[in-house]
Amino acid sequence: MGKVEDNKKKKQNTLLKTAFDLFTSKGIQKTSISDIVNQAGVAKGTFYLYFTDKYDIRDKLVAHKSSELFRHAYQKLLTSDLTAFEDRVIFLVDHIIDELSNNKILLDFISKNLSWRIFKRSLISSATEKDNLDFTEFYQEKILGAEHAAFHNPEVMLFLIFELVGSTCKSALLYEDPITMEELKPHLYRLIRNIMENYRKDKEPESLSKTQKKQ
Amino acid sequence: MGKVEDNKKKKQNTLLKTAFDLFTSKGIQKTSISDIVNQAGVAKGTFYLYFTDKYDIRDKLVAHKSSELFRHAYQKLLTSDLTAFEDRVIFLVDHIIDELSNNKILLDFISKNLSWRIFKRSLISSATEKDNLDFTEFYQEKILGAEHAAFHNPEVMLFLIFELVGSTCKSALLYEDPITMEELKPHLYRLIRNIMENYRKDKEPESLSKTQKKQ
Amino acid sequence: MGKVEDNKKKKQNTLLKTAFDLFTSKGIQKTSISDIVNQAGVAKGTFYLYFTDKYDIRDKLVAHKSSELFRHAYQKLLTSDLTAFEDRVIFLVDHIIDELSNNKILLDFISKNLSWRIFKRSLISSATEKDNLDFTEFYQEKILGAEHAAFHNPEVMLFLIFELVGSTCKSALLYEDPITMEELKPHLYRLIRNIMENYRKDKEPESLSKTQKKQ
Amino acid sequence: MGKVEDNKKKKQNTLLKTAFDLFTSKGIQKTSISDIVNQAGVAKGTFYLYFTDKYDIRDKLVAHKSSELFRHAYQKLLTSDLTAFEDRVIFLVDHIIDELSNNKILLDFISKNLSWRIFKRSLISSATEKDNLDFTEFYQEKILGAEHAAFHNPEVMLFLIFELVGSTCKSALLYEDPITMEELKPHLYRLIRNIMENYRKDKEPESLSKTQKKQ
DNA sequence: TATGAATGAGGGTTCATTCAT
DNA sequence: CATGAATGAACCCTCATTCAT
Repeated sequence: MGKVEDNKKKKQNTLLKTAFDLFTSKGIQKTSISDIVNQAGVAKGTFYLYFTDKYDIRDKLVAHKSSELFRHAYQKLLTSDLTAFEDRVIFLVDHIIDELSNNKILLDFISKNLSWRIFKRSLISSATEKDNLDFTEFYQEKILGAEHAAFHNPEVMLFLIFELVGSTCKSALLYEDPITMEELKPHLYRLIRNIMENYRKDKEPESLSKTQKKQ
Repeated sequence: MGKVEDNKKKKQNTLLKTAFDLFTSKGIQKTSISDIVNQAGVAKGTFYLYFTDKYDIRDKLVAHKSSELFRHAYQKLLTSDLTAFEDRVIFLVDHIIDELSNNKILLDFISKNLSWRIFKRSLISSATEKDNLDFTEFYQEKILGAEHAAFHNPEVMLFLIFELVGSTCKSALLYEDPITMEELKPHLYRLIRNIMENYRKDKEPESLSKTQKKQ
Repeated sequence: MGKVEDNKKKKQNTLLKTAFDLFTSKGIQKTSISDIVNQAGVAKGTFYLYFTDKYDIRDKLVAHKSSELFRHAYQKLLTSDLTAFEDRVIFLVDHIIDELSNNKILLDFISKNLSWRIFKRSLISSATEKDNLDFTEFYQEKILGAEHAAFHNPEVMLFLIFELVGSTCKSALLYEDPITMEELKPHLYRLIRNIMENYRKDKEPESLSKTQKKQ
Repeated sequence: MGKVEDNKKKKQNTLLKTAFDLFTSKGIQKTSISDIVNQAGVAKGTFYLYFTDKYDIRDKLVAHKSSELFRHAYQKLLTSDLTAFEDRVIFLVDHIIDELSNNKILLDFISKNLSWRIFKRSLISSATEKDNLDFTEFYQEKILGAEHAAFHNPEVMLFLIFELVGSTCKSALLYEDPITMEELKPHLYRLIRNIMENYRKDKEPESLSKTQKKQ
């Protein structure tokens, strides 16, 4: 039976959990591998059986934590009866923001290490165990849903939203600068809706053409 | 006496310049104080006469470099005849993006270390030597100019623009993901204009009120 | 039962062969037991069933490889019709040098680990499977042959030749310093013949007595 | 004044001496840098101010010790009244052998690390402080002396002698195998004289031509 | 002011060896 | 017989910081 396998998995998880605790409390730079193994209660060599170095374990943590974050929101979304794409996106964003505002340690960790590239990867693995799903494919099928073909350039649109949300929330949640998260939300959600409106195919994309003429 | 002062200033500048070169070529973590003083041609002890540690010199560099970046754009703006606030903002953003796209090393360095908080500070010192000027004051006088009172919430508005530009440009310029900077520009500038439109007082702020009702 | 025995022998041989490959490509110091077992495709514990440590496997390899080297030369000698002892020795030396010059990796490995003591042992086991043969006995019977009693001090003589050949060839073959092997050969073979001449009983050993008087 | 310089030299010498003691008592492999600095009474970092690693200090030791060995012999030679080249060479060899037989630890250390290449270098620096002297130049002027042009191929000749002496003495002095050093000496010195005789220009080089015809 | 030799704690990493399976 | 996960001592090396000059 898989007793050995179980034990290995358990050890790896202990290391991941301990590393996360230390990374978020002391910072990654100031956390040494000695710190991790001491607190995890395993030998130093054991660390190297599972990870190549400190940055390997960090990357695995970021991916794991972001996936989890998105999966929670996504699972909640499945229980809702929202159908309009705009509402579904705002729902997801709102859920993620709320989870992060209850867990600023996680926010700090993720915001320092998450990029659009990693986000795309974890978006996929959050809803499926199989990694052989393409990001665009997943995004169109599971999030866009019925409105599959309703937008110009849906990836750029999502990218703009992702970057906007990520950077403004970090400032608001961690420093309340220039305003608190609760104050920011209406501004942010209005802007997100605005962005989506711009990319809707059934809208006259007047401002886009205007901008393009100017710049 | 001026000679000694000069010499001191020169040494400090050499250290700053050398540190920047090393930080951007090897990364901050992998740059040691030994590296800096060796390359700068001064003794190790001398470093500690001017800076407390590696992070002190980094912070001074970030502030200095961001100011410079903004000052270049601002000085160019002064030579232009743009008067509309929207055009002035786009002009500044565009100038900064172009300078960064010609200097990705600087972009990488700044993007890792710049926050809204630091930006506000460097925005001020970019146009004035005196640090005793309030950000809002400066912003309203020098950028908003005549349209002083034309917007609902000018700081939040600027904040949204700053964060949006910062995070999307980093991804586009450094990784060309999901699109290149040149492809991103029309999307971005349209969105910036959109944001500003939303905050104009003479516009009917319908979407804002709608959003606020929903969320 | 033969099957199990076979399997054991096969595993041991795989380990020996793999160790040799790694020792000669990476050096003994830089080869770890992990390296050996990984490349050999056996488990770490298995290594310890056959060898006590890295140096155990090295010693077994040196003896084996030297024997082999000498056996090749010796078997070739048996097919020749040389009868004069001097010619037979030169033949053996020449054959060994040629094999080593085609296999500098082997030369490097052997030269670092071979001594007169080990050479004597492998000389014996090269021609016989039984280790219970005395070196002098073997040397007199198989190499000296008919000229059994023709030399004053055959072991010292062979020792001088062995050390001379070993050290000069290493320098010539591995570093071509001060000359290449092909350039060295005439010097070397002349000197070997010279040595043997000195020890021939039917020669007037004038120089020996002269030297002894002086020193 | 050179107080600091003095101190540095002293520290380096302490490290060299301590390293030699440890290398010869425990072996190079089993000596760690920690061992050296502990015994030398300096901090670990100090080691790296003077040497790049363990092998750097070993190489410096080998060169130093070999030079010294040769210098002792050479200085003694200067006080002798020997003029014949053959006698001078035997004198040097004999002196070196005697010093090594009184210091087998040194012999073991040198024999494991000395090669013809290194010997040439240390031969030069043993008699002169200037490194800009060519080996052949030095050898001809100081050792060959008046008999400057009396030999065919003096470098090869010296090489043969060097390698012969080095390898046979190691076996004799360290293992007394196959005979003791005192027993070996007459054999060895006779052979050395023999070699030199072969390369003398005023001799009929009959054996050389004979050998060349055969091989 | 300026120097740079000296420090030594602490970093990451390796690896021979064991032993429960 | 064979395995390979786990160990943890020991390794080499770096580097921020100090301080006598």
